[in-house]
Amino acid sequence: MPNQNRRERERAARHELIVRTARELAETEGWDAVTTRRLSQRIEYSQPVLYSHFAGKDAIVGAVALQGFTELADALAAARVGAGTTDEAVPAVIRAYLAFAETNPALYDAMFTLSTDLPFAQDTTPAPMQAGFAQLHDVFAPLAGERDTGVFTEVWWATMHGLVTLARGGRLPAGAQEQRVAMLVEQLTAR
Amino acid sequence: MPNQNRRERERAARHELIVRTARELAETEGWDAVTTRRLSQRIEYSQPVLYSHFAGKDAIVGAVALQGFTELADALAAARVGAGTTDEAVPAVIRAYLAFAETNPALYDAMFTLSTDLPFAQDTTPAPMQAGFAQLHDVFAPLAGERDTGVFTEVWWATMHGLVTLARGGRLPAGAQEQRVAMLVEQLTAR
DNA sequence: CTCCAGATCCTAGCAACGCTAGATTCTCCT
DNA sequence: AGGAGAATCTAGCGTTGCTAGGATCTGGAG
Repeated sequence: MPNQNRRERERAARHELIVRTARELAETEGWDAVTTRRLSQRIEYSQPVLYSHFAGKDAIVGAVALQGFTELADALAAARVGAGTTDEAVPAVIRAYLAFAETNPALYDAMFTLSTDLPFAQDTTPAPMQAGFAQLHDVFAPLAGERDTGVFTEVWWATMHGLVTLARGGRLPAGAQEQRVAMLVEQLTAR
Repeated sequence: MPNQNRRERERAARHELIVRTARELAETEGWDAVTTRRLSQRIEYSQPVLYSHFAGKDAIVGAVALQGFTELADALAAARVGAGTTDEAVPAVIRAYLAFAETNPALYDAMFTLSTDLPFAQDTTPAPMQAGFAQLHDVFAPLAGERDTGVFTEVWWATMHGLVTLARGGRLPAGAQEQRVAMLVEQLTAR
């Protein structure tokens, strides 16, 4: 029964099509526009097909988020190796993180605001999510001094995350983000 | 026509009732449970009454958020004057901020996650919102050194906000929040 | 006291949402 | 060629935010 293989391939392709379409729709029109009806219409299948691939809309958002974690980890890793010295790695990674959030706002929302049931910081945490934090940890840890490197990383991660979420929605004055990033870098590297 | 006064008083009372009920419902069962039907049922009026007071559900959330900003500003001010020395004011205000977010999670969500159309950081920004930031600014500014006090405050505000939002939803390991707060305080006051 | 205008409030309904049961069509092996 | 099982769709349920239209109440004028 070699057809079984083709079936599985087609299924996987459609699975990926759903995730990709949901992401595109979210990035262009916002997550509010990502309804099961519009999504099913875009992939040219009926609604129930979505539910044969995912438990529900939340699961679709989660799949998009997981994709985001992979890309974020890759982006941070690339920034790290792209930096010449170790000193340059810190600002490079910080800027890469903030650039990622700014370039993919809907994706970032899926990762940190929308999807509520992703297992963070546990043994069952998916590899991509652990990888992203690991990148930050490796870069920030040398600056921790005598302090716990994990907690240290978490605090500065929180700063970056806070800057991202506050800047979005105009919670912070527009235009001054570069100043804030510069201060964040300086605050973190000084000492 | 003295009845007009009574009318206006009753209207204001009902306005306040709506906001209070929405907040209670959100705090006990989450914002998902705050539907216009349940809300109207709780205040013992029909749905359209809500729309004679507010433009829509978003406006109700916004009203709750505004209440939150007032209370947050008060809480920060109280922590500030409650602290003995100026040095003690910084950790006191930080802890007050985080305690506020932890005690009123739904309220905090309304302020910083849900309500999207509140005018932050503008001339039209409501007084309570400016007051909250002003409290932080006054406490953090002395630590800024040569740096811009506004940007300095924004960065550390972002750290607090990031810790709040990441801790919520289990993005950060549970139980270690106190460690992170301690490190935040130390990082901010050292130097 | 009566009557009518205007304010006040509710019933009923619309379109869109996430999701699912049941019928229908297609696929493939015997 | 036929039938089992997979694949897919149509149609619909209950719920959402919101609103049009009619009913009810209020209060001053005749």
